Amino acid sequence: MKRARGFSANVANQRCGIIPCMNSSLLSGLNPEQRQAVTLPHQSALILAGAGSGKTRVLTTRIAWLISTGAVSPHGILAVTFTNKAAREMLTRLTAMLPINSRGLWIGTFHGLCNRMLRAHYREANLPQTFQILDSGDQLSAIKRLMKAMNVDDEKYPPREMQNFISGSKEQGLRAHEVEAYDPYTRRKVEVFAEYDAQCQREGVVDFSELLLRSYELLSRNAAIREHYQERFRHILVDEFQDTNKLQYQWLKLLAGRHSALFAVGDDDQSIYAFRGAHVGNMQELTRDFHVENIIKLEQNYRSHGNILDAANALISNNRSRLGKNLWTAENGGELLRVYEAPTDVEEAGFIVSEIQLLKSEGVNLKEIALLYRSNAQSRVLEHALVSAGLSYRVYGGLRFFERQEIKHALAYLRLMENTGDDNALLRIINFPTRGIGARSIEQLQEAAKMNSAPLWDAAAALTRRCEASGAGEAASHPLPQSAGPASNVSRDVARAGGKVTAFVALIESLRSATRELPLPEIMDHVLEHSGLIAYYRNETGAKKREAEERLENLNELVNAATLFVHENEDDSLTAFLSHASLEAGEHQAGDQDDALHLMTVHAAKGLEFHTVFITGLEEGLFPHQNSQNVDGGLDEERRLMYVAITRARRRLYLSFAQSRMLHGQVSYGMASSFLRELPENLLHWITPRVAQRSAFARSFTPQHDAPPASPVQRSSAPSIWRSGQAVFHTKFGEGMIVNLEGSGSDARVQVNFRKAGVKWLALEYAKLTPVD
DNA sequence: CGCACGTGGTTTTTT
DNA sequence: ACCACGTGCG
Repeated sequence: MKRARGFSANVANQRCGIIPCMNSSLLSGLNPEQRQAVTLPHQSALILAGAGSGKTRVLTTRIAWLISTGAVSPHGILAVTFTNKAAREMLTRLTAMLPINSRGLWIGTFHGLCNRMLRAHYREANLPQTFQILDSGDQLSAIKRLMKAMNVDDEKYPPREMQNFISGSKEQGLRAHEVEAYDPYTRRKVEVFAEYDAQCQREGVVDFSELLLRSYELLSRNAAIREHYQERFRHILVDEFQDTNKLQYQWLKLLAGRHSALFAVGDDDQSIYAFRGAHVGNMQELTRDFHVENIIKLEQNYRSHGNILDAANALISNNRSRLGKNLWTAENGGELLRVYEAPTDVEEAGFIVSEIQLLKSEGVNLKEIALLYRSNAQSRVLEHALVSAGLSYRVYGGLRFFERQEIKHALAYLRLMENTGDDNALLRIINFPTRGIGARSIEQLQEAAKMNSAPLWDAAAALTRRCEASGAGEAASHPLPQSAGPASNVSRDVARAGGKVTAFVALIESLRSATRELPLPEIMDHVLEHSGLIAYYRNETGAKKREAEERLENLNELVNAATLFVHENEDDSLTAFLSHASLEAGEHQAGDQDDALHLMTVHAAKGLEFHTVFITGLEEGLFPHQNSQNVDGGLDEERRLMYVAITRARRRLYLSFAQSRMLHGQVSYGMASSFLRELPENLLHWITPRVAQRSAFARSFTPQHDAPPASPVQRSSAPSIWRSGQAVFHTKFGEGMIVNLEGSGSDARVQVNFRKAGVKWLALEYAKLTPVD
């Protein structure tokens, strides 16, 4: 056996007998560039990793290599990703390569790692030990509540916009007082921003961007802590570096000390998140700031056939200011890209369904097929067609487990038990399930709390004490004379509401004391039962019965999640679980089918791959999206999005568009996407006749009813019966469905998928074909 | 308190 | 067309 050469292997050899062998096997199968990246000496590097070039493999192998050669201990590694999924993937692959204990390894998302750091130094970060994390929804309700208290006009200042302003500023690394505000409008927003931060601080909560900013400030202000981490993390590795925002990059720079090497992996061509603050410029800045001498390019693609890659390369070459990269593959060209022009969105969906049925009959698994679209609304018409055809599918996106109403309610009980300063949590549950505490009582609590600048909980508890002292029953037992006046009415109201509030305070107190010593799943169980949540959903009848049953199932699932969490995590405290719930909102949807089609936005498809991909709705205004036209660099980002979409396909790629589609409740007519024109013609196979192609490009707005698509097959007799999806009968082959049309006049041919005889091309002029209803 | 009805918005999204 | 949110009534 060839020995791994030199010193490093010997060092490893002394530490662990099996490692030299592992070491060489680590590198086997890597191409020269991958190997160069993996075995880079201790220096900062930028790895420009194209789609499907083995990016994750390089990243994980680099870590394994560093550890196995003894260059660094697991303790000295910091590896950062954007999603929990990516972090899990990295950890799984790494532990498969190296028998190491993952404890002490800092592999996680930016937010997860910042959380970890802030927990460890909560005092220095000026946070309570049990600080909780607001997800975007929590943040929005906190902002709405604050704006109400500050009397901010929510028409002039939409809360959503305010939220973007606050998060956006923090992601630039800016506190309220650092934001430039030259006009009264912005100054007001800055005021709200400042107040919002104060409110969060009072309530002991942090939002997502605060996790990062607070961690950044901790490091920049506290030299001892900063030096500790700089000394510790000899190797910092970043995944999807093109997606980092300014604050994340600053954070990385602060963590990287004199002895640290930053290993950044990214692809500027796949930067599709500028709209949420991602700053591709970080790649250029990195090469300057960290004196990166040569950028390693991973350009060999292991995913797609040649024609698909050529199309992707051609498209992306239209973007200016790229770092420059050209994907190639050892595979052959493979199939041409199939382009389909449909008269309507419904027919586009029909075509897709018939193609899928064809693929299925050829043995392609449904889960190997993806239907991609630019915006979520487009899934509806596709879903409709799939349901009709009885094809199982799974839509990605939408509500996730920990974001569900019933789960948020349950967690709010736990949050309030843990931290009575959490007004968000209190407001969510003080009257859910309903316990007679209405808007009026809550207002009174808020007034009292504001007066003492105390949390709502304290006001509620004080009310409880007052009721006990003065006797809550007094006002109720003495019927008040009519002349008693408003003051007495108020005190009566307070007393009556006080009773209810008292009961609520007592409930929380009793939940707390009853669960003090219990393990997490039992705490959960107890709280679900005694909060009245379970009873509430159980009592639901009528139209909401089904929904309530599902919610009960989810609550049950929450107990399971807690059990799992306890098994998988060292720190199984309630605080840790609540952080987990905020940072990892869980799966989008339960009950995934074994073999189901994947429906998702192009954004959601990043990082995934499929045998066959349908890119749908390729119309000017939809993809590229209309709104991108007004944004600087908007079209380039749309093109990168298209590039991502194309490079998801391994073997077959469909590009489809419709002449008309239902949009915002209205039929709108569009042109073929300009991106189609950017693809080399010799790579495309137009399934619709070429005449139709030209007309699609030339036509601006042509309502289809007065000018049917110039398909030669259809030109002879207005609206032709021969179209995709049409069921037909053939005297010899039996029943089938038209899946393709081609040629014109006497050359016109149709492709039919026959139920028994399989797929055949038939010349319309000769074939004895009859349409079937 | 809870439901009915009206209104406005509608690219992409992780943490 | 559809959904989420807010207001007003019973």
